[in-house]
Amino acid sequence: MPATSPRGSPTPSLRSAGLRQTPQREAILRVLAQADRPLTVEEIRGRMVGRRSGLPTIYRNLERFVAEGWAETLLAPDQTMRFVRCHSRHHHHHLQCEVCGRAVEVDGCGMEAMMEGIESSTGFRITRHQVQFFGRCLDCVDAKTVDTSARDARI
Amino acid sequence: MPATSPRGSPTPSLRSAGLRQTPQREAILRVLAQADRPLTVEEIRGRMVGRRSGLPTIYRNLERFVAEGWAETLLAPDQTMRFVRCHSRHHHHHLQCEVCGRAVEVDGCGMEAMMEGIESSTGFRITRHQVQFFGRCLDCVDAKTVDTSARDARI
DNA sequence: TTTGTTGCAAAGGGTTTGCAGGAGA
DNA sequence: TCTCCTGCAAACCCTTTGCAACAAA
Repeated sequence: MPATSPRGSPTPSLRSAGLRQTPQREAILRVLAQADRPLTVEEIRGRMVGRRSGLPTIYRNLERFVAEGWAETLLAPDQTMRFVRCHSRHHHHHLQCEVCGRAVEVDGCGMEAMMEGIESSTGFRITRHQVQFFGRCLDCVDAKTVDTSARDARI
Repeated sequence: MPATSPRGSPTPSLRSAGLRQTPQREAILRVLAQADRPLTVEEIRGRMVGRRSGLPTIYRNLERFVAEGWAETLLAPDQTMRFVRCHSRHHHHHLQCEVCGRAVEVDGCGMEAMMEGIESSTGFRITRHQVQFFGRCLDCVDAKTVDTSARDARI
């Protein structure tokens, strides 16, 4: 239910973004909202119920959604490009389980002091940074190996 | 001079890694060692003096070099895949100027406390993280715009 | 009716693979 | 000599583009 997300989170309002309200767009947003991990374009298509659209449509819309701040592009550890819906409009990072693939947002940053130190020691002025964490969630801490089949089989 | 790099940094010794010493490999390592910023595969090829090798050779060798810890793969802000030689064998991150493209390594991490906080609040056990900083170096702080031509023209 | 969107097919571009010839050790 | 490595060409795969038909407003 992207239209009724809690306040503070980006509300994908197609209308107010100057975009037409189409079944395809609503389906893509619904898939992203319901996913518990970053998805590839193919996965998004696979999860679209009813009206499954073409890849170009998904690519074109994801580009817009990212521009609106409704989603984010991530390079996953397996080198695939994935998309996540951002629940927080504010600065945050992503933490992904390397076993099951589930991801959570880490609110806030906590890197300000670190960046100040880097700025003073290098002379650079930092304008942007990218952080991704990988690990194991509570359900997967004891998993023997990285089970890619479990990761990829999730609906 | 990859073979005489200061102690503590990874010494690309082809022999001891069980790799044959070929002119192509030495040329690729030399290019990486002399570069002041992450390079694309094409750029690496363009900078190989004398014996310019085929792209497949460069890809195959970069893969080995990354496995040996001699280089690292980075997704640059322009979405291109780039390779940097790592001077520090220890944990570090990269800081890249978004104007001229020059990059420096940021030694040490400084994220331990932050990660502990994330672990206790999320239940995840963090095993890996990726950090990239972007900003402006001393020479480029006053640049009006991001000058991609300057960035791409560098030898 | 107007104009943004979609779907299809084709093009594009970066990366990988297969295989025969070549060169380290 | 024995493998490993390289180069070439082709295959691949993901992503983008062109264009005509379609549908939101």
